[in-house]
Amino acid sequence: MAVTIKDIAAIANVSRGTVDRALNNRAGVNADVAKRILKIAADLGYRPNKAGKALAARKKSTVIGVMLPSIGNRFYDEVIAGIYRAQQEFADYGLKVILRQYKGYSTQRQLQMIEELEQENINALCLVPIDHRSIREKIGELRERQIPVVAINSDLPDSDRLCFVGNDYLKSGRTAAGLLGLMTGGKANVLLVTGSIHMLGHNQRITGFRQSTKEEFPNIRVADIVACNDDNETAYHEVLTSLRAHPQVDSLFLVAGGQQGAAQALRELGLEQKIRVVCYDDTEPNKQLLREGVVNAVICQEALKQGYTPIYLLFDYLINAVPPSQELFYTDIVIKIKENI
Amino acid sequence: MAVTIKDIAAIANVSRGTVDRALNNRAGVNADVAKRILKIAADLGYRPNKAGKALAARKKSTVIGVMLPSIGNRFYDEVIAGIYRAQQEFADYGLKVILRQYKGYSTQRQLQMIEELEQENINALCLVPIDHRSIREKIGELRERQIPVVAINSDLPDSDRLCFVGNDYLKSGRTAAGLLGLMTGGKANVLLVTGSIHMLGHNQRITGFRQSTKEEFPNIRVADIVACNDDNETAYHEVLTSLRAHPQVDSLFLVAGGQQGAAQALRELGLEQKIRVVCYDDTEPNKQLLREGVVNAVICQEALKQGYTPIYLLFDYLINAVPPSQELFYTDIVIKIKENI
DNA sequence: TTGAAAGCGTTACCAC
DNA sequence: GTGGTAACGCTTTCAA
Repeated sequence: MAVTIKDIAAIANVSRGTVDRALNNRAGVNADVAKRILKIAADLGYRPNKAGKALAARKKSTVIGVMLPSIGNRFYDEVIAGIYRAQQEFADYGLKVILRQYKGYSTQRQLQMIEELEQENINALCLVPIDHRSIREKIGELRERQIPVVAINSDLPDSDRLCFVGNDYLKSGRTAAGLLGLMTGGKANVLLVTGSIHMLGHNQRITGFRQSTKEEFPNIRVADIVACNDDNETAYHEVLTSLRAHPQVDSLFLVAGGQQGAAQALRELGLEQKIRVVCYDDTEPNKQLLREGVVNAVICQEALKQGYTPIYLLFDYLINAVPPSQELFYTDIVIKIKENI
Repeated sequence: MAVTIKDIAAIANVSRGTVDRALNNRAGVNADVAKRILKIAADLGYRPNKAGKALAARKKSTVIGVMLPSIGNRFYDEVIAGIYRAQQEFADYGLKVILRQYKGYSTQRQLQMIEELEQENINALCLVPIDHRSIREKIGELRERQIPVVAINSDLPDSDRLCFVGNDYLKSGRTAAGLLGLMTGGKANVLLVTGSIHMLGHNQRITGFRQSTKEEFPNIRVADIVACNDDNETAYHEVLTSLRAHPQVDSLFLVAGGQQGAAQALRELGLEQKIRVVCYDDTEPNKQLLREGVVNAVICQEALKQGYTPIYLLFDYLINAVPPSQELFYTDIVIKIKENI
């Protein structure tokens, strides 16, 4: 039978309340007594019981605020599904989740929304942080007020965030190179379509791609790089123009959004299913392109987990006082082709 | 605030004990009273509180028996890790797991081991069922005695098992074809190395492979099929002999075990990294072959989940009285290449 | 600084 | 057939 507070209290000859106070570093316990209790607990290998904690915690509810740049971005469909699943799973333990969705990458907007959530008395925050000093400072401020912050999808390493859940962009870039290598026998002329040269994640993918081609596939050449700002219209025009200018291109590497636009350009040039295409994220439209054979492989990043895991971690942190086991939770790099969608 | 048994008791003007009995269909409640209570609960949208249930269930512990043919099969390393994780996670809620490992596929042995677990008073059973009438009957018998059974990795569809957790062999076979198609431009001569023609899963993978090549890659031809009984020694000899007899072979499809032996044969013929190789399961040895470039792609089946999910489902079934949401829990078909191990 | 007791939601046991 | 009560492990409040 597992060790309980009651057991410890009996051995230490104190009340359960005192043991509880000591174990949770609450004020009002004689230092010597506390030390004695802690020692007994350690010796006996005491592990607090989650059900008991949950039941007691239920009296006051715990609120996690989540904000996502999900409007107009289908990638977050699955993230939200993961958040929703965690919410359901932990509702019985007194957990509440407030989800706020927005569009775009304005720092001002993000700051303002964080403050709105603070008004709602959140006990923790999940967000996709913008890489800006003011956001970093805000996270530090929240941390001081005992409001832990988890970064999703895009990390802010030198901030006070509790941890990060998302993918390793470098590795996902390398994987794209590996796939193109396999598909072309290691010899290819690639048109690289990025989202924005201001997005860290996009750049890291390109870096990973270049690392891998340099080391493993020296005959994979980048013929041209264009940016589309995750916009289909722009992607369409850029790809059309570039492919006309570079007829030797036989492969497309789509680093971020705009897949539909790129596909449209391919179709217009009669090159669909002739040019190899690798892109990211298993959104519904991308799956469709995969089925049609326009895209050959999609690299995904376990979006559902990116929603579920932060809530799970914060729950454990807030209710069970269990800190995250790691600082970085990298999701798997998942490869989807037509047959394993 | 959520509805509790207490609330229902107050409204129905009965005690909490009676409500509990009625809600859990226990004996000793007047039919009319029970009906009234059930109606109130439904109207109020009563959802039992998991933490409360767990705490109460802790008095008597719940035992799940698990038996795996894992001796000498590295695939199960991860399955066991998943079981272990679930065990830890639910230990606080009164869950115990007894794991028994064995080797081989003897029906007699499996039956005997089930009975040994029954002696331990298990409340549920997880196993990789052999496709045999006596096992089917045994599962039916357990079900009648209120001991639910979950099939892992290999299903027994027409038995009384509660549900199945594992991969879709047909789909994983199709995925192998898709990968070879991508890697060879749709034109290949394949040597197919299966485990045993008596293993349903292996045959289904081959069927899936043939379906997909027929539909999508008519120029992928199977030059030869050999069986290796999941044995490296046999695989080595069979692959060596077959490759000598069929010099036109440019691709290897390893349906089951024996990957190390096949790799050895390739090395001996100086064909490693020349012949495309697709195989299954991300065991440590297979990852090594991937890193060395001998194997180009490994198709995996979320082994960790195959351990975690059954325990999770049985926990919910036994402690929270929540039946599995589906009859078939297919794990994802996961593709690993050198870059995304 | 410490102890005693109530309470979280559910279940089991005993008495009627 | 039903009610009352104690118990699961933990936290919190009130008294001392």
